[in-house]
Amino acid sequence: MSLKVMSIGTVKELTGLTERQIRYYEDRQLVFPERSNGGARKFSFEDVELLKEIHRKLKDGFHTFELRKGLSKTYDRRGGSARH
Amino acid sequence: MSLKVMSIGTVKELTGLTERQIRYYEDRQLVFPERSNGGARKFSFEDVELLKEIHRKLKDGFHTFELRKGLSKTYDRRGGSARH
DNA sequence: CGTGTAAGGAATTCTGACACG
DNA sequence: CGTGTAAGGAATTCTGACACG
Repeated sequence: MSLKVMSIGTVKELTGLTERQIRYYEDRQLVFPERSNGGARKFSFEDVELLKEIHRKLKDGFHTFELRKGLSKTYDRRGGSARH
Repeated sequence: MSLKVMSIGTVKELTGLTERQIRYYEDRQLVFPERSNGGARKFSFEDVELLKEIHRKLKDGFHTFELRKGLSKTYDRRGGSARH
């Protein structure tokens, strides 16, 4: 589902990341949540997978600016074929 | 997805229902959202479909207590067969 | 019965900043 | 660079109640 429906608190639980990390990844242009009228971020399930992938890459030594090009095509996660 | 991830505000947008209606349907035991630590309701996409179905049935003249048994098997929604 | 609303409180989320390194 | 935190404000959601019918 690519529908942006969950708030950062839910994403925090699903990903294990902190709000700080999630917001930072958005700041770095790696995820693009929508906003509610009040300004609250809304994420999709795809975003959740993407965020987990981002964090994994960062732990592997990558930097946010390196992930910006090509990661959005790679959040395959379940199969082997990255197809990038 | 049966993962309970969205708050009532999002459900309100997706269903077109008011918070009052959504809470009432829960009170009537027709939907079973989870709760966040703070007590906020969390709904799944399935719940969203169910809520829409509930509201449709009510408009058709059914009462909440009548829907309690058998609706969860009927949220067909896309086909025409009402099957009541 | 199903739904609207005003009421007050509690939890959530937001931004910008200082910090470390 | 990536992340932690304290700070104050704004938006969200909660419950119980009164209302109509």
